[in-house]
Amino acid sequence: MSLPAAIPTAAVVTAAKRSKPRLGRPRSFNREQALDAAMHVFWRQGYEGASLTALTAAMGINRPSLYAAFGDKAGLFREAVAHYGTGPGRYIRRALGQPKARQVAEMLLRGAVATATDPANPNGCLWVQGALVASAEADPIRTEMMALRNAGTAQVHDRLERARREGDLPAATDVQALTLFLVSVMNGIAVQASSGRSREALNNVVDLALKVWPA
Amino acid sequence: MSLPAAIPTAAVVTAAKRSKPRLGRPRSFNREQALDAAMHVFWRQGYEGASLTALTAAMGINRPSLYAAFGDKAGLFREAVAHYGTGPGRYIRRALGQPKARQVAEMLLRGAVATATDPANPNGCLWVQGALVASAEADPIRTEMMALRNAGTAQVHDRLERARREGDLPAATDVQALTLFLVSVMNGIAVQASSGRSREALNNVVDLALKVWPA
DNA sequence: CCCGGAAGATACCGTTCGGTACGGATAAGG
DNA sequence: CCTTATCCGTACCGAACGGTATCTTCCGGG
Repeated sequence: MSLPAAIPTAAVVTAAKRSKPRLGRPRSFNREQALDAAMHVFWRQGYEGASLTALTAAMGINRPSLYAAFGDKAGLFREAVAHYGTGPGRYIRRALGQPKARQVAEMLLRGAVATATDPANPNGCLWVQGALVASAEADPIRTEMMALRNAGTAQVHDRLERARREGDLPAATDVQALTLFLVSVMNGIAVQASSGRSREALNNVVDLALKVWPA
Repeated sequence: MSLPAAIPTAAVVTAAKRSKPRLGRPRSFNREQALDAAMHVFWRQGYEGASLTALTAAMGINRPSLYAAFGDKAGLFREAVAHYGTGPGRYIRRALGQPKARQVAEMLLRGAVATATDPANPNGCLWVQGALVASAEADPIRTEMMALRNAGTAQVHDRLERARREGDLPAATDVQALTLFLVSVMNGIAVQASSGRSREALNNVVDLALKVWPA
């Protein structure tokens, strides 16, 4: 199936982003695949706990290749966090797109459980445990992650506020409080998953949390 | 969410050493005070993020003094965690001693908020953010903290199960699920406090969480 | 009053950290 | 073919890591 020239494919766009025409020796590893491996290391060990040695070993590349492709450790982490958003954290965007607030909440909570307990991934949530605390020198990264979490919370808030305006939630709903409750339970689930709790046990937590839901 | 008695090692050893007749030059710093300072550093930066340089600077002592008094970094951390249990985390033991399950829950949640947002302390909870993830070499510490959290959860479970047997909670109550819900909300509150949420906002979360309470 | 013994201070240990210089390898363009 | 531009691999950098040897300082008991 071919596309009109006016709508460039992803490959074309990526090629365009490479400012220079393709010259020299081509990269011998898959960038996306290496990024995915790095994401898993950050997920399991956190930003500071993930050493360059552990990262390059998991990615199957050498240090200079890593630096050429991702800038530095912080850049790699940022890309890994973004990659998480389009991968394991994808459920959030899908949840926010649900038609009813109750469905939004349920998908957020079930998705948090499913992602944080997926046996194919490290336990927990990268956005929570990637840099919850940090040494003084890594504090900028910690601050970025804080802002990221808070931006996500703001999106949930906007979605629920819209639901309230639409009559999908009672007009008297304290959207601020409901949002923070929802996100807090998601975060708590992430911590508990990181502590080894089973998917079934955490889904029972979701059942209880949803009993709070208005209307 | 556990109690200091869970890891008695370092404190007991040091206490035993203290029982001998005091000879030689007396210690010129207050051990408890230094431990408290160390706790704050671990609280803010995590186990791995807290360097010996940062620790000794905050404690106002030199490295050899630290090693003489606390063994090594891991030992200092364990003592700091225990110290947290008798200090900022004291509310947990008091909560478990309340006569009614509902009061237990409320004190656990309010205490979590109060401690995690105390302006005199770092934001969040040491038991959550002290070692939620770790590098391979610090993994034993992470595992200890995991066990500590799970032991605390077990204590809450026992308390609620007792309440159920006493008729304080409905006989049909799923204590396992209720416990995990309670602890998850506490953990979520800790994460949100670490992200800068205000005490007021988090107390609204507690209000919502308590609506789940049976009977 | 001196001497045993523990604490404090300095200066250092080997290792690992994040990050890079450099030279050989490998493709496309001419 | 040769040039050119990029990538890979090795080997290394200074700094910071956790931890310690050593010497000086100071107190209590004889």
